[in-house]
Amino acid sequence: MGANSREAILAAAKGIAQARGYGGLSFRDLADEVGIKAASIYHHFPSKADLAAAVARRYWEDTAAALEALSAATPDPARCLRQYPETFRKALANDNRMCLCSFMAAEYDDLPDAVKREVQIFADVNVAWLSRVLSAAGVVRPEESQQRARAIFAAIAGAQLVARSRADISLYDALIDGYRAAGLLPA
Amino acid sequence: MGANSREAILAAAKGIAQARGYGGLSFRDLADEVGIKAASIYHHFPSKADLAAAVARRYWEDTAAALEALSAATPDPARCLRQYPETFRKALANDNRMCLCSFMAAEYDDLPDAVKREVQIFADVNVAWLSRVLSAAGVVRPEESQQRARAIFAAIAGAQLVARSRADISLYDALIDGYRAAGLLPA
DNA sequence: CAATCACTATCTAACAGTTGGTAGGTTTGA
DNA sequence: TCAAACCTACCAACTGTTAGATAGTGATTG
Repeated sequence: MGANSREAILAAAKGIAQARGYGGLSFRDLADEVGIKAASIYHHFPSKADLAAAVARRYWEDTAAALEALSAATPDPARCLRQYPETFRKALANDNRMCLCSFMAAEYDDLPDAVKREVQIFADVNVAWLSRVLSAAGVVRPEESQQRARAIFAAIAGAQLVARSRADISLYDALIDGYRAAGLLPA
Repeated sequence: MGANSREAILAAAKGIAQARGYGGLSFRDLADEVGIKAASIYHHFPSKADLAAAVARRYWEDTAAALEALSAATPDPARCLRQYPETFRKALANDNRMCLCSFMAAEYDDLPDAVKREVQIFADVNVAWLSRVLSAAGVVRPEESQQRARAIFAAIAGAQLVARSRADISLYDALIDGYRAAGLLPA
């Protein structure tokens, strides 16, 4: 159970943090879920801050890979944009969880610096991808694509947060539709 | 220090919860800030759940009053809409805090039911006000005002969250501008 | 081949500090 | 004098973290 344990810890920690945040991530609960003892986690990660930073880094790495895969598989940028909200929808579909980095954004004050950094990179990754695709789709002029990308990213994070607070994924869908109707997202 | 203590506890708890959330709200820290002992809080609130519910209720009551005051003082609904993002901006200006109910929306899983209810009412209050003002301003057709109101509320909550994660209030302003440029908010 | 060695992964047991909450005594002010 | 307001002192549960013991594995060596 060498590298497997490390991966299992990362995966379980991600799931817990998406539901309870950094503060709600306890070593005992995490260890229980993995099937080991809390002290064993320290063999793989030197501290909670390091573990959380590793989880957040893996989170944006996976997101970056998924977005690249999406634009690779879907040459039409307009269809890429249609698909984008699905990424955030999946978290809600998974037991009303939310984006790890949105949760940690709320916990900003209590976050170790190393974790803050990874959380911010997640936003950068999303905005960069959106900006590129928006530009390619001709939705906005190139000099406006960054502003629009940031607006879309923030709005979708907000939609997920509001839908979570009612445990209602159909509200998320309605909010995304609302963004399309208002012109924030291409119809 | 009769009703004053109760008010002081509510005010301090609001400030702490806007920075650290429900989970980060500790009776010792709260009591320190008020200038009493932790056990004394139980003379005013029977439990943490009751205290948090009272804080959240007071939060949406104050918000409802402030929004009513805004529409009363500003007959032009278009100017009301211009002013609306300012409510959320103030939290960021106050030591990078965020909306209490946005934070608690993230903490949904660990929230007592009584608190969940108040958090949802906060959203209802905002959406109802926005819907009314949007309709009056003629920004959207009356049958679309609810959808647009929800979209605006969620998007602004998201903008606040993202800006907080970078401790950058100018990012909030830029995001609101982005919403205007995209047509989500009236220019 | 057998014995030793080092290493990785895990464990038990405990630490000091924090948490929400309780019991019961003391102060304070009308 | 009486009750509201606040206190001290404690409780059990939980937190991240550490020390040190115990297996199992694979390579090195006599």
